[in-house]
Amino acid sequence: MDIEIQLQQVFDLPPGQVREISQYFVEETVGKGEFFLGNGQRADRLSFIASGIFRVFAQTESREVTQWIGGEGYFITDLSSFLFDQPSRWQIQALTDAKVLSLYKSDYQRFESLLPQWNVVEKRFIAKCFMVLESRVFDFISLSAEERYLQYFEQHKAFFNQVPLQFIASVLGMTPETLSRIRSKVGG
Amino acid sequence: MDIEIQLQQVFDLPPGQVREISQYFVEETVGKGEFFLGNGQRADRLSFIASGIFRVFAQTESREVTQWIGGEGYFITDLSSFLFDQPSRWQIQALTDAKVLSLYKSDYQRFESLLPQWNVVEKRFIAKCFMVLESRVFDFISLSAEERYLQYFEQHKAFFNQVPLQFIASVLGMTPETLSRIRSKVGG
DNA sequence: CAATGCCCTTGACATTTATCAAGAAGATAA
DNA sequence: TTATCTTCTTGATAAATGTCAAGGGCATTG
Repeated sequence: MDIEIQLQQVFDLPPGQVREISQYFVEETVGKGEFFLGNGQRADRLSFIASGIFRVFAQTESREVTQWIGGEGYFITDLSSFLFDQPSRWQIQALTDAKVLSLYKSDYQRFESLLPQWNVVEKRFIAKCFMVLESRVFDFISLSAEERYLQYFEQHKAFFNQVPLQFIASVLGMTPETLSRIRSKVGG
Repeated sequence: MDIEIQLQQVFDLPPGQVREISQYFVEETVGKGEFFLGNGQRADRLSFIASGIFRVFAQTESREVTQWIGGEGYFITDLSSFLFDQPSRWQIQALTDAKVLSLYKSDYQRFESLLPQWNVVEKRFIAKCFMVLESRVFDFISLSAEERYLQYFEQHKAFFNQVPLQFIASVLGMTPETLSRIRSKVGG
């Protein structure tokens, strides 16, 4: 997945500025199972997933809760930790071998002076993250578990052969057993 | 509720700049039951709730789903509509007589040139909205209905004597009957 | 190859939640 | 005040989901 194309889509910038930005993204590889962001660390980079799959999760008293699964073409970080320099609320682990392009905070912070449009771009990016979550909340209060599964399956078919279903179940807010039964019922 | 105090807390600005911003907020009154943002309109203002309670909801094929209830001290708008000039995904209705202080988009857009810090402030505001939703998603996948109720009750006691419980039930992702039974069980 | 570990599925059963219906309590309007 | 409307509660029942336990498939490792 080409980062320039993706940056263009996400940030909606002219090609010249995309090229200027993209050179600050540093390529990194992450092995399957590795922790990309550990417990209580600060997120010091915003990473574009060139290949591979990650999960974002937290530990509660009783169990691990996977909040989000990100694959190729998505960005991954703990946004509030990255933006506000707080200890992260989430851990991030690679579920497959992965390659990411990381924008480190030190470079990110210089964009404001480098690019006149940067604050608009940044605002748009954060606002889009907001909209995604807004839809997700609405799904939880308006759809059944089965409907949530069907929608997720349509939008993330690529995950289903590569990530343990228990993580997908958690993202959908149900137990692995329930997800398994829904799948056998609807024939996915 | 004083808007300058609130702006200071939300935007974390020095008093001088707060005063400069706050003069652009226009006082408006809204009667109980009135629609503050109608179906498919564009949100042309970001409003601070000085008094009163609003609900943000959408109509599905089968029923009305209340996504959010906002009271005194909160801001209310359809953020994605306001920021991106899209038709709103939500309707907003006053549940009580209310008084708001509205920042219209035409003024909002001038802040960027008026205040050097504005893009930082704006980014911080949107990011905080994001964090609230992030926590809310986590609550849906990690807490039981009863736990979600108890938490909501702790944080929003003021709503419970003023807004129909059916709306609160919807925000919590359950039916009014279930909310009623949880309340009688835990003795709220 | 055998052994191990991880993950998924399935069954039996318990719990939670939704649905439908009826009625009571409270607000609002005539 | 009386009538009407809305909202909340409660009961009976059905449906959905969780829990616990067992077993099987599949990959990895020795």
